[in-house]
Amino acid sequence: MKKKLTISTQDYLKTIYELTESGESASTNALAQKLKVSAPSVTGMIKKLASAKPALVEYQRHQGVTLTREGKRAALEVIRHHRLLEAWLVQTLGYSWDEVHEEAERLEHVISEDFEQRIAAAMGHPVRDPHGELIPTEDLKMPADDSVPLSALRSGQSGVVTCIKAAETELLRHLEELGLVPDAEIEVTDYSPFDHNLTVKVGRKAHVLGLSITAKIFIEVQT
Amino acid sequence: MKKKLTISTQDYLKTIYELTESGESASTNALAQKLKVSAPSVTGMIKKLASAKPALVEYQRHQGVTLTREGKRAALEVIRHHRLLEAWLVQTLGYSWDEVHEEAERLEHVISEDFEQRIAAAMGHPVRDPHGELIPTEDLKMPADDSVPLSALRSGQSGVVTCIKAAETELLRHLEELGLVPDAEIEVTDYSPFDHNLTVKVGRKAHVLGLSITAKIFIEVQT
DNA sequence: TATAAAATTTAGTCACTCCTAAATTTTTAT
DNA sequence: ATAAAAATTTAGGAGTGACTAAATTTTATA
Repeated sequence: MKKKLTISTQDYLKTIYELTESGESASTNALAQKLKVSAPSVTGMIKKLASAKPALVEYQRHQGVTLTREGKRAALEVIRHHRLLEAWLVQTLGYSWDEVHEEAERLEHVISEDFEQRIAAAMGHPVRDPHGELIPTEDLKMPADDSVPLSALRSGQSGVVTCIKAAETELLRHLEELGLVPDAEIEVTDYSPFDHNLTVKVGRKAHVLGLSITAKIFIEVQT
Repeated sequence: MKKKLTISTQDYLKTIYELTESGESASTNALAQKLKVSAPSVTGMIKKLASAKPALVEYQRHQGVTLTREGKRAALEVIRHHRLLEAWLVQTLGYSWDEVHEEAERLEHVISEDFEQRIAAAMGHPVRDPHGELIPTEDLKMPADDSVPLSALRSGQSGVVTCIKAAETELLRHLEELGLVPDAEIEVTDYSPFDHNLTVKVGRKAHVLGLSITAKIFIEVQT
């Protein structure tokens, strides 16, 4: 039943999962863009995934795909590998959070379950990776999370940064300089309804942040 | 000039290097056996390697192949990755020397130069891997080695184990129990010319070892 | 040296994954 | 409602790397 999935297949499943989770539909085009592959290639692969022995995706022409239970498990496995690797590379080899992505992207497909368990144990079974992304559990369930995007907060609300959903090195470095990293305590002191800018206090300093940034920072709101 | 070689190509080059180094000729059949691939597949791949932009091997029908300078560099790069990884997995994740091979076999093809340098530095640039195999230097030269197989020693000779050239889990565990691991001091106390058995003193105990074992244990002879 | 055995190569396929160009379907805007 | 735009799929291929069966070349043996 458990088949060895190719690297390509793993990448497709992971991307479908990520698109779906973030609310977008896993359309041919969206997948093509994320995977840096042509749209026809996506159609072809999707058909293969849909007609695999245990189907990995559900598919209807001209509509997006969704993962089957099997597909979701496989996706979570890859995501668990990726996030554990990011955490581990940062902790043991001194990578910075903006450098680990690429390396983890390649390693995630080739590590054994044994390796996975060893690094998880070595780190004390972490719940989040360096970006604050939740790490799927060993039995491949994604932990619940009640964080909301910073962009949803308004004046007076405060909380703790849980996660930065961004991959661009430049942005990550910028946020690090501002102190906007996981576990940072923040407070929104002002909201501009016209441009959706938020004034956010981090430590002693306040910063005015645009929607393109605040939408990527997730907060556990203080109750 | 520097092209990204496929995993398969890397495996071929590494295997050709290893066969050549150990004195055997890198024949189609030998490669097929080592790589667990059919002989025709080897012929096909060899042709591709020989006609690559910078040729990686030299080839003449019905004779073995040899690596070009380019091919050798690529092979040493993979071998460096492999051996550094083995050392690192043992040191940081508690793998035992009979468990690391497979994992390193998969990782060696996907780690970056950055990763390679980080683990090399983290371990203080080790010269040998857990089996005692020499690790190619950063500029891809294989260090010189004057070890000889234990099977070449005779009564009265003694030295230090440098390397165990074996991959089978069972054998490695057995040798570990006997104390026959890198850096162990040994002394040959008897030689049987008929079956080539050697009596070898390791610590307080003496063991009688057959040629199939003594040929795989390498010794730096005491002068 | 003939000839059987072993090694190697040719021939013909296949699975995977990607591509471009062209056709088709769906959506959007007039 | 319909035409233009956007999204998606079909068609036809290509590169990599592996396989089997059959042919050929080399090597070893009688």
